[in-house]
Amino acid sequence: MLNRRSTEQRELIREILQQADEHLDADNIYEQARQRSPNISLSTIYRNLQLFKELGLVEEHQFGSRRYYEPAPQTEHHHLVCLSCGRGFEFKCPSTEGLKSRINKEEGFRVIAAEVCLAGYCPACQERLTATAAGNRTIPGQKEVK
Amino acid sequence: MLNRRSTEQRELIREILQQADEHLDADNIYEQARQRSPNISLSTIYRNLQLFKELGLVEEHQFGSRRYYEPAPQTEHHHLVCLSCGRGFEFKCPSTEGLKSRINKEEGFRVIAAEVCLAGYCPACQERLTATAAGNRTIPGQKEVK
DNA sequence: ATTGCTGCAAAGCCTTTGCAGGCGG
DNA sequence: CCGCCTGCAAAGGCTTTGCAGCAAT
Repeated sequence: MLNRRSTEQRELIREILQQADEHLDADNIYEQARQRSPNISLSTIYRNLQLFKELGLVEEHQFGSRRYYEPAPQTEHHHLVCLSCGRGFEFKCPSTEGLKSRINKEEGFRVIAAEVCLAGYCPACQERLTATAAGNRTIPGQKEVK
Repeated sequence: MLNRRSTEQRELIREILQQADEHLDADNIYEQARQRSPNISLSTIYRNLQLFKELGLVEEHQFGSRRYYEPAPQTEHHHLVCLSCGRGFEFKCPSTEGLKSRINKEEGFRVIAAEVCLAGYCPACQERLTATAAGNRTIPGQKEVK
């Protein structure tokens, strides 16, 4: 049957996710993991993310065309994505519960999960963009956001 | 420079999008288009969707791992996705404006776009699932949703 | 006659899968 | 020892791109 094992790689991935202060995609995790375990493979990352997801330890979110992972949160929260630097932020949205029950009543739709995703510009990028009003540049070392 | 031309294929794609009563992905559009223009190619679909998007005529939404397209709506609305049959529905969410300005104030984040996506079960699927409590089946002819 | 558009095929991403060997329990 | 896990490489979806010919203006 399914007896999960504790391996170096598995614990490493879990640790990276726990300590992350931003949302990570599979490749971010891979890069961090190789620094401590150079032979780890990307498929191991994917397989363990998949496993953690099934166990409910990790949540997967898709913004645009990228998938991000984060440890399953204690409190419900939602996401802000910066259109310039691509970083993800979190915020709480107390009105979501009300929304769910309203949809339930008005549409007959039984709502299981609510995802509120806002896109805009984070404080740092607003500053940077207004300072250098030339626009259209990307932060070095950051994946470009189309 | 960029002088857009009107071609049979381009008009066809636009027409399909206008008349759709559900959200379509690139392949849905392709299938519908081939019925009227059998030689049309999938890359033409993608290139025109890309173009329409840039012109603001069409909106692209990503639910899970799939991308859906719809004509740019007059009124802001949000999306319900059925976890069983995969169909997308729309609803209005008047509280979104309030949410935007709250985030603006509290987080200093300048919000450009708000996407609220709810997942659950549509009325038809609720009925079908409770009737045949065996669960875990897919509607024939529907793409399977993992 | 330009030059944007199309179809085809090939390449690109990201993610998943098959396989043989290795390691945890 | 058993069998779950790993690394590697290959395969899979979906989307994008290069190219030569075609067609709209």
